[in-house]
Amino acid sequence: MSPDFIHTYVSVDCVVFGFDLENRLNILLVQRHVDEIPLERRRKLPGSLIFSNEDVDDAAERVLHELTGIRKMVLKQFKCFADPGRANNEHDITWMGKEYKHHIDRIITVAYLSLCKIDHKINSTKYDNVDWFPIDEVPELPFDHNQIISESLVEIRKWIESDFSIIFELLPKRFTIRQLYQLYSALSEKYIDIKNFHKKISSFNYIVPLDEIEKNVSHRAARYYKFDAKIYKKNNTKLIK
Amino acid sequence: MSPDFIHTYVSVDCVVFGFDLENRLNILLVQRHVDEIPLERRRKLPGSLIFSNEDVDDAAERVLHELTGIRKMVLKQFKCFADPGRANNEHDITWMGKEYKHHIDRIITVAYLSLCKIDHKINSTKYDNVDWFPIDEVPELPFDHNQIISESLVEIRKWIESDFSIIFELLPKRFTIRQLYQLYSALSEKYIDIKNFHKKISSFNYIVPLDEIEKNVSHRAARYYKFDAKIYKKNNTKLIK
DNA sequence: CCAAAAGTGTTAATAGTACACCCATGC
DNA sequence: GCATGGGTGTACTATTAACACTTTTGG
Repeated sequence: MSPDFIHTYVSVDCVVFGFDLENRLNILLVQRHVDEIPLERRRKLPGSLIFSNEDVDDAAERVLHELTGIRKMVLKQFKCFADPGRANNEHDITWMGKEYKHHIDRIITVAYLSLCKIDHKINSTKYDNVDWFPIDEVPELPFDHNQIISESLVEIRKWIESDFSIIFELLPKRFTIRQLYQLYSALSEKYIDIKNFHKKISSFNYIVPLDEIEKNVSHRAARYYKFDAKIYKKNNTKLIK
Repeated sequence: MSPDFIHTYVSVDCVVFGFDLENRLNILLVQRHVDEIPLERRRKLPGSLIFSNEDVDDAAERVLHELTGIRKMVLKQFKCFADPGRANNEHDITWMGKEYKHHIDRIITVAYLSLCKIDHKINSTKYDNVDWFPIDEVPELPFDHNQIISESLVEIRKWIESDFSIIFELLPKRFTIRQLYQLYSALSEKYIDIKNFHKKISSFNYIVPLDEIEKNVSHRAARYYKFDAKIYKKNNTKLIK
């Protein structure tokens, strides 16, 4: 065998998005517990090497389950990161040695996007520390995780563009149209007037008005709505262009 | 090291699209030259293992160059294929043994899309046989190459949707609006009336009319146009919604 | 002349944009 | 009452869709 061909480990890393009450996109980071690594470099994206009999999609599902305790989260593979230098930082090599009991200095990773309602309980079977970070407060991360996050932002926007319905994975089950508007605005370049947005959204039959309204707000209370996936799938139209 | 984690080879495979004179999408396939493999299974997608110091994008560029002799073809990574069973066909293992002088029975591949004007001269430095196949005449291929091609079709449609200008990579430098219409129709679900298409396209300033017209056609001769990428980039508008 | 496709024009329907206006609530 | 946002209506504009009509060319 020519020694030139790579023979390497392959991992998956997951960028899980949430949307907080202050209208900010957040992502989930976990913490590595290795004394040798300075505190400020312990945060990382959740991920794992893949097993020898595992497909990458299955590995990503496994990582998401170990991370949150939730089964069947929506997920989307978006890019393979394979820069030869992405894993040759000294701290990262040290950490991989501890984590996987083996010296590793190159690793190829397949990055996944996932979405989570930010108020959902996180019940990790693997990590002691799992926390939400607003995207503009994400610290410096190991490997190329900052770059992965940066590219995932582009990707989630494309995803919403091509399938509007996944936006509801980020909202509570009942939501006001203003909440949907603010999330949409955070994820789309297109400006749309909120009144016209309201009119448009409430004209869709898969956005179902509930009998509940907001309470204790210092203005007219907004109605809550829910998303009906079945009706959406039947129509299967393009919604917002 | 836990023996459970995969330690494997990684390859890239390229699906190169062309558009023929009969308005069909074609792809480029190469031929493996190994006597043990039956003739009908010798065709495959162009691809290669990646080198130990190589990024996947660079590997894909290398493969494309070895395939066509062309530098700087447009390319787009679209998916990592990692089914544990994708490379365990007997013929495929035999071929990999010959090609890479090593026993390999699992391999992860990163698939790329690329586009090529079908009348461009193919000047391969690596393959003896490089041929265009209309997509509905692609034979049964090794590994999961048929599936890769099938998913690449979905991907090229999304690509055109998100960046209309790459459609011109598939057309000759000068083209008629009918040619563009037929290519667009082959790549888009949306039906559009050809007259309205004509009107719309010719209103774009980056579609530049030339002084040449068709010859020897049994109807009014159509004008030739060219695509001006500079003007396109300046506008940077969304063109066809 | 006929068939076939190029290319232009006209019109109606649809969708998007910009606001005006009234409603409900807490302070 | 006032500020804030909810919710509806209306008028204007831009885009799309449908299709009629004229032009050009080979046979």
